[in-house]
Amino acid sequence: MTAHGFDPHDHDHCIADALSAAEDACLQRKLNLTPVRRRVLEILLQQHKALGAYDILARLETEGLGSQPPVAYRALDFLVSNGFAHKIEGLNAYIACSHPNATHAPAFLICRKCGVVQETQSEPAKGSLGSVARAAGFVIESTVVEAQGLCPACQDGVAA
Amino acid sequence: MTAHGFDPHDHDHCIADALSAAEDACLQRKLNLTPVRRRVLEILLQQHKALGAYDILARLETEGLGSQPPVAYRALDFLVSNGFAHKIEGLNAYIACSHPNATHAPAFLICRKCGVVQETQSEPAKGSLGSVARAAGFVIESTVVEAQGLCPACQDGVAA
DNA sequence: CCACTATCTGATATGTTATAACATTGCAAA
DNA sequence: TTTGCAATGTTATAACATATCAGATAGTGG
Repeated sequence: MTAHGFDPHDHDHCIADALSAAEDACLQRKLNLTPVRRRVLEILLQQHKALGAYDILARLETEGLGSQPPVAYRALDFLVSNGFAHKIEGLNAYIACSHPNATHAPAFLICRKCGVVQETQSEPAKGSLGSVARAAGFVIESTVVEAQGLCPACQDGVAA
Repeated sequence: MTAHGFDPHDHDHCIADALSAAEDACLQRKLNLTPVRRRVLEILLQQHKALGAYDILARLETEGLGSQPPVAYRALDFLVSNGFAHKIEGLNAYIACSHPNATHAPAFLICRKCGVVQETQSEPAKGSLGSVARAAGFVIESTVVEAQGLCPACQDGVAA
């Protein structure tokens, strides 16, 4: 899996790719990528950071797309439940999905200094957690895997 | 690690053990287990479920131990930062630690039906997450690992 | 004994995140 | 055209969390 969040890359291209992938997926799966939903996805895609629902709402408001909390939460629900975005539980914030086509058991590396988030894949059933679950007879349905720490750029002691 | 949350066990004993372990630890580490802190730990220990800060606060209030949010949050901060309790990020709720002596990289199995939580150990640096982190040059400082699913008792379709 | 300090507690207010509940719009199928 | 449905608009509130300042308490060194 390529390091996408922490390494420099052509971000405009990155946004465009993700957006068109989402559009394709919505066509195929008969999902309705309405203007608000599409715009929220664009907003999330603009950086590899997690945004709070109210940050998103503030941007929507300046664009005349809605000003009340449910506007943002409904769009986020749509994006999250269809795999176009994820919620970072440790931050109560949301981020665009970096692997829109993959079967989803995402894991996240979150820089506590600059806020950049890199998404990767977790393997919930493998490793010790899976063993414990099997031994206990517990059936895992979904997982939250988030690591907080410092990204390469922020390890050099420079002020963010 | 024994399955503690999902299997029947002598829960009174379980509470007493945890409480005295916490007392010992506080003595050794010169921590002040004040009445409010001790009582919050007891409340958390009374079930293997996560409680919200306001649930705890409500119980404290009936006992005359405080009625304002900071009372509960301060006690929870103390318990969490000293390893006597954990926050379940996916639930915005708190649970007593089941392994008070272990070095802490906890992971949780959370039953979405009955709410019982079993704590186990995660191994953040191992497995695929650790590999990705190393490859990206990311230094992991802490991890959140939570699995949602169904415990053995709740897989039988019976009402909780 | 007194002052100093650190720690904990009390209390008020506020900030932040999320959802309930109900009304309305617009489109499309029957 | 009416019925159904998905999406949106709108108001209000629930639920989670912290800032701030004031007062009490207890150990420490003068």
